[in-house]
Amino acid sequence: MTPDDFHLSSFLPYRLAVLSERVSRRLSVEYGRTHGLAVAEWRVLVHLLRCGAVSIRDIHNCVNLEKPRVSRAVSRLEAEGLVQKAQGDGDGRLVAISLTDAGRTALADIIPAATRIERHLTDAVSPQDLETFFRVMERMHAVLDDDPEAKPRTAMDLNQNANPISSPA
Amino acid sequence: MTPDDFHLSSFLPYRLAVLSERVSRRLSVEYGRTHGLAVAEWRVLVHLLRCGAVSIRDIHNCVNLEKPRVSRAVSRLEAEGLVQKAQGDGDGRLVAISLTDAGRTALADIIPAATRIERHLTDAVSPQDLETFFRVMERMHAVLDDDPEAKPRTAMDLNQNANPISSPA
DNA sequence: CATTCGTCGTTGCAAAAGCAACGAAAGTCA
DNA sequence: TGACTTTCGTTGCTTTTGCAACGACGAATG
Repeated sequence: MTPDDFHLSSFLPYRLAVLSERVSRRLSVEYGRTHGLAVAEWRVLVHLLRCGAVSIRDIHNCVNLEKPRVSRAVSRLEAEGLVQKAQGDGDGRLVAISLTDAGRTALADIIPAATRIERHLTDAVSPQDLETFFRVMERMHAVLDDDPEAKPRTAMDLNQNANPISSPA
Repeated sequence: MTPDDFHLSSFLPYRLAVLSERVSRRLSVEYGRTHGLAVAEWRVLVHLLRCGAVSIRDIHNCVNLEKPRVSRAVSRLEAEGLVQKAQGDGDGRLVAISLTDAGRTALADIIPAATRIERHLTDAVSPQDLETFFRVMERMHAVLDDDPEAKPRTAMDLNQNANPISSPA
């Protein structure tokens, strides 16, 4: 084995990390400057917009954030009035978290900007290439799904790109 | 603007972050368990393998790590005997960091494993698709290069995918 | 030379991440 | 019902991160 010519800049995990971090950072400039949000808060807000009143556990299972991180993000959002907590109906442990009007307003402001940034990125490539791009990402996820050493994918990330073969008939 | 149907799981920055983090984590299982290394240490070691005796600043400019992070990573590596510091020849400020034999031995152990993981991922897609995948990544980088709000790319990441047109004649 | 400016590496410090463990509230099974 | 297990959300605590500022050294300018 001759690893002497191992180049970091052509190493797939490194490349992924660099691009991902650069994109995330560019995005966080947007919602950071305008609303003082961090990545965790942003993900929580977006998830709530789709799913209404949900528990911490549910958020954790959907947006790829550790449980304590979700808990603290929700606390911050609550302190800023973008989110409200309520006791779960049946289960006394569950907390029903939902957007406030202020939260919805903030999202209505941020989401267009976020979408615009995304479009800038995607408009630079052809639809076919973009489709290939996402397909490759999904294939890599599938490889990791079969790897016992890799962390499992969240339910939501799995369903998003569900394999048609494994769908119920 | 109707952002009501904004899906996090189909949002490009989120997807990138999730895949990148999953891959990085899988990789760090490898060099973490075997040699107790973190991402920063891993990047520093790999860079040293290619570039010999270099300064903190040079590492910082090449492997996408903040300067203090490089400094501390080097300290840790030095404490473990994988790296050695020497006074720079001409400039008294510069520190010449280089691999020790133990560092080279560690790399000789880790790099094959890392390459194997990378190959698992890339073998799952066709060479054409993989080529498209990297080309799309490069296009997105190019978009960010033109965005004044985005952090500039490191010199090394730029040269890696240098645009032939802008090469000196 | 002396002074000013820029650069190098390090350190301080406040914020965040990750992990384990906790109390509280179901669920389970006798 | 009572003991045991599991799950939920939170909190402690240690390590890490990121940013700014610092001292040390060199280069540039007068």
